[in-house]
Amino acid sequence: MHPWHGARYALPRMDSKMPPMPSRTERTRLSAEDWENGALDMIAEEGVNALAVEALARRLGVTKGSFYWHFRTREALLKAALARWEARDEGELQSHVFTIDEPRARLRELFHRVARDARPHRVYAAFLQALDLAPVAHVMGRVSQRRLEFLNQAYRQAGMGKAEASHRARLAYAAYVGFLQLSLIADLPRLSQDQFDAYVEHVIATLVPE
Amino acid sequence: MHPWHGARYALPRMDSKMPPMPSRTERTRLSAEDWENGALDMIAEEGVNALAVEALARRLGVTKGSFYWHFRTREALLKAALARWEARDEGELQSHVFTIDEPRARLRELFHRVARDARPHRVYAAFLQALDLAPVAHVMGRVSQRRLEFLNQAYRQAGMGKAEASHRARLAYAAYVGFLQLSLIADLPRLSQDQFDAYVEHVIATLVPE
DNA sequence: TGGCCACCATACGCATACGTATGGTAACGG
DNA sequence: CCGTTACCATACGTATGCGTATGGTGGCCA
Repeated sequence: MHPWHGARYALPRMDSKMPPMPSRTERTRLSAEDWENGALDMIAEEGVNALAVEALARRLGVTKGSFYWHFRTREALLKAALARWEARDEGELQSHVFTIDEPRARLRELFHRVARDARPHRVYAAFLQALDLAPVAHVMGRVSQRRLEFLNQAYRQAGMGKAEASHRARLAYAAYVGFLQLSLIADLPRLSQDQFDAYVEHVIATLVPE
Repeated sequence: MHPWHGARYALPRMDSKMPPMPSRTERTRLSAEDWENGALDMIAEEGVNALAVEALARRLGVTKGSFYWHFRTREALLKAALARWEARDEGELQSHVFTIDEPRARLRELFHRVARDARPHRVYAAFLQALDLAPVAHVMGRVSQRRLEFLNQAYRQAGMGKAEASHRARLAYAAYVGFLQLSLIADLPRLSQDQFDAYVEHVIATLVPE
């Protein structure tokens, strides 16, 4: 009997005792969730192509035998990691940026948030590099759709017409995605912190109305 | 004696007779150039990861034995294809867009050109998906640098200050790259021709001064 | 016209990475 | 205290794709 026959680990385990949170630093036994988080870490650091089960097993201090108890295939792990990331990402958007009422301030906050810590965007950039894989393209399609809709709504509330808001949303989102891509080109000269801040201000001045 | 010991095929062969242009449709013998063009076609259609020597050989109607006569390794083919693409791309930019004097018209022409036929941009998009490979990142760095410089120069000639022109150039280029990425997400609803034209006009109105 | 050379086919070695089969062990309930 | 179960190790089978070794053939030049 293997757990991936059912959906017992699809949600965080609300078991009876809730053991003292192993937190995955000391040597203990693993759950499917640990594998998914490890996969996301690995993807953020080395890309989707580098996600191999034996490499991830070494990273977690175990062997393949463990992995294939939790997941049927490598693709199943990838899909689970994608689902976890999507849920996490959606919660992030919902809980922080959505709370600002004034649409222009909301847009400015969004750009600033993107600018500050690039850590959360590494996974996004890594997935952008793997759009040839069907499961990745599928999730990225949904996520992009949501973000485009979010931007569109903000621009409309800022007073733009239907078509203009749609176009501006697409432009702003493309600028975000493109900037991520450019930052992946290692041979391109990096921006200093000051230059980066000035760039963000320029983007806001150009893409946020008023 | 193998040709990749020298650079005899680095430039198009200006041989004595210049045979009646086999044009690579009927069954004849191959040159290194044929392999490089075939590689670029394959990259445009299926991405860099799908570039395998046996698959490309089948595509060209021969076997591996042929390939390893022309190239030492798969990576050598990739580098040669990158070099060919870079030269071709640079010539394109030089011969068409650079000829327009008025900087704002030049920018508008650039955006329109990008908009019209997406064929030349498929290779670019495919390479964007393979930035984890060092040779790809290297060439993409140079190409992006040139294009950024081109945009920067146009914005400066249009009257912008030094910093603003630099930022606007980066924004415009990021918008281009990001739009390419978004068009790769198969699960995202496609733009109709009219919507696309309207989007391009919006981009021009937003990013081109005056 | 005969030999040389450019180009190609075939067969093989080898590394990587997925997935399977099967046995082992620690923890927990009875 | 014993057995079941959840989790893990080890060994193996297999597919894929790169690169090598070696022999074959058609066209061109002496």
